Amino acid sequence: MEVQESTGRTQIWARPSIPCINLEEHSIVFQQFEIDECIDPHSASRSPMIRMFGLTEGFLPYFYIPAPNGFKSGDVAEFKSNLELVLQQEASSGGRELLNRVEVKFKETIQGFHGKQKCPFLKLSFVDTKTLNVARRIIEDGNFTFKGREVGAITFESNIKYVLRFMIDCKVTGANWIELPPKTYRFCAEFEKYSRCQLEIITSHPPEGDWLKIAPLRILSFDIECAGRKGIFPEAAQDPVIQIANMVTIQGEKNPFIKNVFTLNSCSPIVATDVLEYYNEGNMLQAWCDFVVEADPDVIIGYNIANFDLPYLIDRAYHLKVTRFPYFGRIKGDYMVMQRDHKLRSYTLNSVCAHFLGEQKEDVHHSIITDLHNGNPESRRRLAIYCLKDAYLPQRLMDKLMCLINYLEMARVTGVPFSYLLSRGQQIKVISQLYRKAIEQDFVIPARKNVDGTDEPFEGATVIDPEKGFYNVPIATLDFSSLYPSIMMAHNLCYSTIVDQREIDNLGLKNDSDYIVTPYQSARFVKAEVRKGLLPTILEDLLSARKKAKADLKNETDPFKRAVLDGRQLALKMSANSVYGFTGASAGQMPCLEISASVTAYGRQMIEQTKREVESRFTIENGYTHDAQVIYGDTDSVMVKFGVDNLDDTMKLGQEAAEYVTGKFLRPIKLEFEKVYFPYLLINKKRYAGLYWTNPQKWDKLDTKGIETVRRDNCLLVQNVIETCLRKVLIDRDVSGAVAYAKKTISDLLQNKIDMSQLVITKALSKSDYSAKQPHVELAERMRKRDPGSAPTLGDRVAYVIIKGTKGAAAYEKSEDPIYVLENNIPIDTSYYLENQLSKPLLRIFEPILGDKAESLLIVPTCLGCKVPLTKDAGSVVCRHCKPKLGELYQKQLVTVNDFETRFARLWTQCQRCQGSLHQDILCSSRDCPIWYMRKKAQKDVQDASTVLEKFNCAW
DNA sequence: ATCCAAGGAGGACCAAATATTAAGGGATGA
DNA sequence: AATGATCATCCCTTAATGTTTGGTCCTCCT
Repeated sequence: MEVQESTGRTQIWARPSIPCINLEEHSIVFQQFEIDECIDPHSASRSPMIRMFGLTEGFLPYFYIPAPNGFKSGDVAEFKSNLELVLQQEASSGGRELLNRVEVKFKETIQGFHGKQKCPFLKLSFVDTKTLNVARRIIEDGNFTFKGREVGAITFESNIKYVLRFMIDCKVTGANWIELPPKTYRFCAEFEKYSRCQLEIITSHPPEGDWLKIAPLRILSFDIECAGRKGIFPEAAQDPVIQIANMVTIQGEKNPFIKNVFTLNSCSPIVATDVLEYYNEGNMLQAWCDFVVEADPDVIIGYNIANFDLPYLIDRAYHLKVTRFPYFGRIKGDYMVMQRDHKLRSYTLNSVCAHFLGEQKEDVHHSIITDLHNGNPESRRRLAIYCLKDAYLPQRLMDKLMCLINYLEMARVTGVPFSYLLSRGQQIKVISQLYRKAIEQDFVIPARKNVDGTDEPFEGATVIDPEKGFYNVPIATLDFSSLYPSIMMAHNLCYSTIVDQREIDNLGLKNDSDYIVTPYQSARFVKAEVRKGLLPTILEDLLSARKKAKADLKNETDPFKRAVLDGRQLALKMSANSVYGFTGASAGQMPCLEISASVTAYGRQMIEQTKREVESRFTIENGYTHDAQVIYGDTDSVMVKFGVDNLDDTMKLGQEAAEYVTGKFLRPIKLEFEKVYFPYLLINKKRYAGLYWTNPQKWDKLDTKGIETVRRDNCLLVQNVIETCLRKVLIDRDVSGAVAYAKKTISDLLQNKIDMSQLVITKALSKSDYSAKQPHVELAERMRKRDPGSAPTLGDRVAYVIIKGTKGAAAYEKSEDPIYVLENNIPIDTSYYLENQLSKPLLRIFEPILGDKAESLLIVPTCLGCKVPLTKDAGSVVCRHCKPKLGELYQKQLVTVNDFETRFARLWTQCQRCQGSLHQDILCSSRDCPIWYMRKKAQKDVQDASTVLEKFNCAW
């Protein structure tokens, strides 16, 4: 759906598939779903166009500059012609007017509090965005003077995208509904499916009430297969596209209503699928393009399509000279492209991710694709089925994670176009909200000139030193809800409330009653009674919306709607938190250390104060049964050991403490009692596990933080062993069972009984230029040499196992591709897995429970004959195979013991000789004497060897 | 040309610096 | 009696090996 304006008429391009379209007699109501800017391809003037509403005269790009000193309204004309002249010189536009308008507006900068004084600003409107940028540069570089004086150097609101500018000014938010009243639009002749409408009579409905609904969006999911040459990544210039599988689904419906596959060459039929055979690649691409136009999807999704499939298709079409294909290029621009990007990956939590990766593994290896294609209709059918599956998976993934709806909610909440959520970062959302609030109060926002690399990081949050250990009493957890947002609200922190000493003196402001001083370098902010900040207002809106979403969630029973509401409240929470991040992003658009560093400074104070308050109030002296102790805390939470041994009382105390501490802070800062851990295993900062209780009857879950079970850079074996051990210890309270399980696993590992899938380690290949050698980096490099087509690329996770190598070889030399290892029967370095993967995590969790005895965990009985680890057969010292040699081994051991004894005796005598008496015990413990060490070692050798010998005696 | 939320923290590895031990070779003296 | 050859021993250097430390990288926590 698009609107375009040229010569005063606004043209709306609406989709015919939208319901309630009934030509000019009726309203058109539609959900605007994509909005961007481009050059109108159909007008000779190359005017800029917004695809949702296009504007040339009705809405022009503009920015503000402070009016020069002594500027009078009569100076406008002169100013305009002067600036126009400079622009003309710069642009050589052939005389076309570039500066459309200059107006005086009374505004106030958002940066700093200056006594609510509105000052004159010049609003400069340009004919296009390119000119705007030229003008911005000239003014910011100080190259424009008016009446002999340099103008500006600083510009306002010049760095916001045209599209967003338009949406903000017209109060259009992302994915809301737009209404065109009857008889205000007409259809465009050359493209019948599009219509025209005057801008002024468009109604934008805020996403409330009825307008919360979601249009029945069409989603096209597709995947292509290319016939690459052996070992070479397919290149569009040479390698043909051989199949394109497509599915079109209506959002919310279970099954696709179109399911087809375009194949090059014949292909056997597939159930419930249209198989469209082509014998010429160009024809196929053309037909596919026509199909996309016909299907007219709102959303196109696929695995990595934005980075591979789409560019490949366009490239390929260009090389095949498919003349009508460029049309697709235009279409493509009209849709948002959802890519399977990292954001989505972070949504896919460990289990979901593993689940889907598991399915993805069935992907045909690229080297086989060409063979299947060159086979017969049957083999091509097999390929088509894989291709269809690849098209289907993203669809299911999206349904499962409900990203579409979550994103929709996010677009509506923050007011940015839908596609920004995929292609842009967090900042744009805050900017959008900031501008929307600013415009209501005649604030203007300064544009940062050039990102000066002042990358000075500021101090972050405090992490209380943990009292490590295993707690067999309930531990209560108290959290500040939305800590950073509530600090900003409580202290009215905003760009518009910062005030410096000069201004304080000027305006006669009084400390504490008019302004406050924060713990960060004495930054000062005026209080809300003087002026309420924009950021606190934005945060209040977000958090009250979240409160509402959470309340609705409580009353909602339908699982689908519940998920939507949950997605919304999460989106709102995320948005609220990113406001703080926005002020702290030193390379961002509006960093403000006074705000961000004050926020963290307050946070640090608060966590310390909370600890003090709790520990000083909940004491025996004050009538409680125990002295409470804060055993850990990170950023916005404290873990309290009240000392009582039952859940009921702990929860009551937790509740009481939360209320008590909340009373010590400004509204809306609130400390909440959230949960109790019992038992609780605190391993280190940011590493703990515990059984999670919210009611005293039944525990909710096993919660683990930062431990190997939740980390993706460990192999599954480690994850599983740790997870199982934790379950046994924390849930079943069966320590010896956990120990036995760990021992059994180690034994299995050393006997090569562990499935290799359990040993695969994955690490992200995050950059191209590593200084330190690492297993996954080196392997990726080796794989690239072996087969560039399948080697991991930047951003991929590299999977590897550690194989046996020469003694002392570094881990990065022993990493290998798991598939390669399987195919070539390469032995795994099991001792690496024991020593480098399993041992440390195991020791970490058992150490607080078993103390020094934890060490023994890793010692596994081995056969005295062949060193094979023994299973739990109690008492035995040799494996089955060595049983016949038992006597021989015993003899050998006996000799060993004797040798050691002789050696020890010799050293012993030597020491006796040294002290001059052969009849007395040796007292000497001289650390300078080499004999002493040797004697000690010999003594230990004798003991060890004797112990082994003992075992034989037992086994007999 | 366009874009970018933060810091704190643990832990695995690698690599360099250092410390220790073992081995080798030359000087010395018997 | 003086010289030379041989050998054990010492000391030093070198190589190998073990340990600490600093930095990079990944991932997770809030």
